[in-house]
Amino acid sequence: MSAVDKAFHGLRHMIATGRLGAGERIPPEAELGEELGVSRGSLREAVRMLAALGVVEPRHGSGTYVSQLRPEDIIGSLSLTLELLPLPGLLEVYEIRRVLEAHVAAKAAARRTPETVRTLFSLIEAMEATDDPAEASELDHRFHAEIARAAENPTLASLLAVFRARSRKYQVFTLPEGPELRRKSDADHRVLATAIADRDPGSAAGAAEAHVTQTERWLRAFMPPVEEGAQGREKGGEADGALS
Amino acid sequence: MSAVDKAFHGLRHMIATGRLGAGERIPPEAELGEELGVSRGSLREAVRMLAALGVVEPRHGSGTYVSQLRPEDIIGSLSLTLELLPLPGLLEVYEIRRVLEAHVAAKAAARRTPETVRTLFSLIEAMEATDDPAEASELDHRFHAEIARAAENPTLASLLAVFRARSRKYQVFTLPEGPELRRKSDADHRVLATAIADRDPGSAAGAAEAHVTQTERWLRAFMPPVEEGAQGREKGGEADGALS
DNA sequence: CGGCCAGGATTCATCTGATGACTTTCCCTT
DNA sequence: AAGGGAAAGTCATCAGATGAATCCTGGCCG
Repeated sequence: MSAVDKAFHGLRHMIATGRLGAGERIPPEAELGEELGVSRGSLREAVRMLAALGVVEPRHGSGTYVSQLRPEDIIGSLSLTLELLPLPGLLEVYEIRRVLEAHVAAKAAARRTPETVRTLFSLIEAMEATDDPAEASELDHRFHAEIARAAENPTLASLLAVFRARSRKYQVFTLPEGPELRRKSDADHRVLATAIADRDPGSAAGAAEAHVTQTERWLRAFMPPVEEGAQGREKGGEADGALS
Repeated sequence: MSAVDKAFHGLRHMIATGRLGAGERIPPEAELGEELGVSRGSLREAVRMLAALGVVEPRHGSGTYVSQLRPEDIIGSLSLTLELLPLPGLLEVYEIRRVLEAHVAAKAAARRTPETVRTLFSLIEAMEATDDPAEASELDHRFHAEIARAAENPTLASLLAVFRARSRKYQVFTLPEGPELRRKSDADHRVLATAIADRDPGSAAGAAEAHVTQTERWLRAFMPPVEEGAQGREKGGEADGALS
């Protein structure tokens, strides 16, 4: 086993067995490196791996701390790389989104509070009022995040947040057809929010699924089709510079 | 921005824009480090981060290569850390599994081939024949993976595979009640496989959801309850040495 | 007595240089 | 032409030194 692997698995094992608890500071590099039998450089590479995976967080001058190990910490690591997924994979993500958004919508409808309903409709009004595509995208994200929050499953909420972030990168609202798409999207949101306000899980699930399906259809229609046998590799046309 | 961040984002951008394609070898450390304006050490830390996330793969003596960027490459990175998730988070994962397993079961029922049905029943027979809990767990995994495969969504299949791997770490079949639980599990499998063989998506979804719910119930019943306000931190009892 | 501040100690961040291990390539020998 | 071995290329690892950010301690001042 390589030195970095030894440090990586050793450190992970210390966390898994509770020797290093959530939020705790791990020993200094020199000390831990000696204990694990690797140099500081190799240990640092292992720590960086765990940091990329959301397990630890180094703080300059202070120390390196184990994260809270909450679902969002672990799942959030996907957001760094999910945008590298080629288009065919993205369409598969949409199928997952469709199922899960329908589920959280139904659950939110069953568990909604008056505050949730108020928040949803105020976000809808803000969405309908703005002309800025970027702001509309941000409000759209918060609208769906609010529904996921109401479903009371943080793991599921963060998973959907990661998936949505991937979709947002394509910025369909900035297309020439953007305003038209946004009007349709706003209408979808009102149907969905109304179903939740009415405590109607079935309608909410249907509305959420239809909304995701609609978004997926736009993506298929307006995005460059993938050439056959091209190993799923994207060309350089990623609309990346505007927001990231 | 720190040197490692500069290298990490720079390298990721080179991949996102297609300057480095899937499967391609990236420039040598010395050359790439100079281009990105960081030392070899910092570049290596950034490369390790991307490796942990499934984006690149260093090969000793040969070079560092961009992965195929398939969904399983990206999602598979979760398997390294999902086992660190405390128990409360795991129960939230079960809710996601329940929804998604039901979906893939329904889809598999709609799209099944004779080969799929044959494979499922042969796995069931092997499961019923063995006495080894570890082998039973492995066959159980392959049974569900086959259903996910039949649903023709590799991203979803790998996501479910990661979730199942986390659950398997608890090894309920090795408990004193194991044999009894396995008989119930085997019966569930027959119901599910029969529904798929009958091309009955509704029954398949119901059977899959019931099966996951049953597993979750076992976990709640037999695993140590979490003490209130304990920040979800696990004690050292993880049954880790047997299989990993 | 309490708060503030300066300086030292601690810790991570980065760079440089050197050596070893592994893979690939290519040329020489048979 | 095939096989073997040397050489180049590349990642892996270690050691040492310096910089930067934070934390802590002790003394000073109000």
